[in-house]
Amino acid sequence: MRPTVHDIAAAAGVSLATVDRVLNQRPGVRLVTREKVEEAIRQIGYIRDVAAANLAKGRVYPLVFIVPTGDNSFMHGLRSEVHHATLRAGMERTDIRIIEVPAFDVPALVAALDALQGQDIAGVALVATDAPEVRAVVDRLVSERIPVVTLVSDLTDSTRHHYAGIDNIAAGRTAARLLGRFLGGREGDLTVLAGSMLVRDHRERLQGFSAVMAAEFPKLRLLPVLEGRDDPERTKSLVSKVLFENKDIIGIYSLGAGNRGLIAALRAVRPARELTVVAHELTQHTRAALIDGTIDAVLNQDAGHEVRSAIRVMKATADGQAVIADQERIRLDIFLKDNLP
Amino acid sequence: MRPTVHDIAAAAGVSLATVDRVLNQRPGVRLVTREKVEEAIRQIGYIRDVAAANLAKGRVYPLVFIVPTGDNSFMHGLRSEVHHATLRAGMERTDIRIIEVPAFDVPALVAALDALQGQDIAGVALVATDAPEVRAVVDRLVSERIPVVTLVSDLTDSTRHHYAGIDNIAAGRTAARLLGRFLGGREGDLTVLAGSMLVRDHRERLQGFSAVMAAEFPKLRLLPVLEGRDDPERTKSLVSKVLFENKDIIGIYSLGAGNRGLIAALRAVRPARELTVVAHELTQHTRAALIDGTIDAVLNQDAGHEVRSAIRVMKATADGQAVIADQERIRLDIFLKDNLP
DNA sequence: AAATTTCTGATTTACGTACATCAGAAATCG
DNA sequence: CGATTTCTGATGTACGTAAATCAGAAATTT
Repeated sequence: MRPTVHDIAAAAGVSLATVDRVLNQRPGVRLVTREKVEEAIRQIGYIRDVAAANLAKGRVYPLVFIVPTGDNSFMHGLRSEVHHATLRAGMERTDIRIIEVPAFDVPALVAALDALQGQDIAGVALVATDAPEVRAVVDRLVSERIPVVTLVSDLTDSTRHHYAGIDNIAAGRTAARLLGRFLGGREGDLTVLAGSMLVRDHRERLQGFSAVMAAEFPKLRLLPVLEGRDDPERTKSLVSKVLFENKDIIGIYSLGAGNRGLIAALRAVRPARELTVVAHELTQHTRAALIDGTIDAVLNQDAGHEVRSAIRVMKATADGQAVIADQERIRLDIFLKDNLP
Repeated sequence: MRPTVHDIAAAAGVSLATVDRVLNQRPGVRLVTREKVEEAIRQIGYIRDVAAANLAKGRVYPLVFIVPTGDNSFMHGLRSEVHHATLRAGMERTDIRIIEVPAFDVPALVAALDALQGQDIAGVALVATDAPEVRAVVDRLVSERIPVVTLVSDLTDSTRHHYAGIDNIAAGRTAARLLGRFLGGREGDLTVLAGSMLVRDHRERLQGFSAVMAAEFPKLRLLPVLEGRDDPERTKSLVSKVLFENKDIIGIYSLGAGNRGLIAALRAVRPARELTVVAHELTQHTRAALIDGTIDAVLNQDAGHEVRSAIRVMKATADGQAVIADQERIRLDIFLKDNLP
């Protein structure tokens, strides 16, 4: 059987109470004694039974998720996944609070984070807007030993403990290669559709996409980026307009949300125009478009995985426990019509 | 706080002992009383604290993994992942035993499963060879209330509780579309390289691949399947030979293991022959080939995820607990050179 | 050396559940 | 109806850890 606190006490020749003081870094232990105990812990390879400890402490993990409002499908799915996690709260000893903040609204996000100051919180997960003010609050929370995890969108140069999201540069590069290869050496124009260049994930996707296109697909020319602000109506008119004005367009990369508008615009010109399309985020709309051939590939990040991963990481960080790094790597999913879940 | 056994006792107007008898289906409770207690449990929404119960019971989960011997990279990686899981045994209350059985050896697999009869085991995970004899033993284990999970390769029509692996038909279809689209409307021959048509996963990949090719890429002709038996040397000579004899080959789908031989054969004819190649399983060899352009896409299943998922499912099944279905779906990973982990 | 202050040990209770024992109540049987 | 048999309650111990209390030992200061 694995060693317990009693074994430590016996091995170190001290009492249970002293072992407890060392383990829970309570005061009242001389340095030499503390080292003796720590040596014994190492010697016999003690590992704390977290379950028993949590039982004794009556531990719950008060977690906060800060997610943007807005009606785009991805964020809707994300909120729904967090909600699902709250249903498992009983089993997982979590107590999850969801705070909604207007998308891209830096002051609001900062205010929400600020309000957490001094509260008894075992972790914060936030969809970060990449601004210095946000970084400042996050760094302060970290310095107060509150586990912070960025979700979906990361925060440049911050000290957040973990990022639960995909590598967006790699996503952009992958989109470029898929589009490039699917177009099989043809020559023509490509249009890129983004939500907003203000968010880091969109910038990074574009960056990766442009890099691969420039280096490996010289026959494909990138048109100026269209910013649809994740708004279906606006997106639809932007796409319709550019398709009408430029007959050399043979491919589209949609790296943001608001694909409803894109799909509507595409359906309006099909099948006369033959276009190869790669989009982000698997939703009911992109799924349908994939099946009927309007879209050729969808890159996706699994919101459920991201939320569950964020929870595991926050709990582990709060306990000073190690995580299985491999398990927490969020993968870029590539969906063709054949491997839809 | 969430309700406990005491709350049930109070609500049902019975004693703790009686609640315990009902919860652990021990004898000595009248039907009416039992129903009264069960009603109370439902009423107050009691959920057993598994951690506390395991602590009280001193529960460990003795799990058995049956994996094939053989030196192909994928199985090597799988064994290594199971081994990693044994290192976490302390934290997870698991006690994992690894049994190695010669690949494709049905009697040996059956014997290994038979030997588990009557042993105190909380679950079995096996890489199934799809044979009626195997199904029979598995069904017997299931009828003895031992959780059984198939790993990587499933068992047709068996009653196994769960399959921790990818949808191989979908994988084959995806490979076909990638290859077809990457070849961008060109005409020519394709060669398919399998390990053995005796294993279900290989058959299914071929099935999916052939279906999509026939339906959507009529200009691409499938040559007879080459069986490399997952052996690098044999694979290398088979591929070299077919490439030499047939100059119309423009694409290759390698759906089994033993890609070392394939890659060697491809490097020998590069860059004179321009070939589009899709292979399975990300290993150090296929990774290198992806980076240098010898292979265009790699389809992969994450062995680490499969093993961890199998463990979670076996534990949950042993406890009669529900699993998060979404979390246990093993996804098909598609790797291009741009999204390598 | 005495008076403090700082450590350490011993002991107890608790967390939520499992499991065992024994006495007493209720139901069933003859 | 009494004698069984079957159920139920009361109680205690255990799992591994946390946390509190209090007495006593050791170190430090005066």
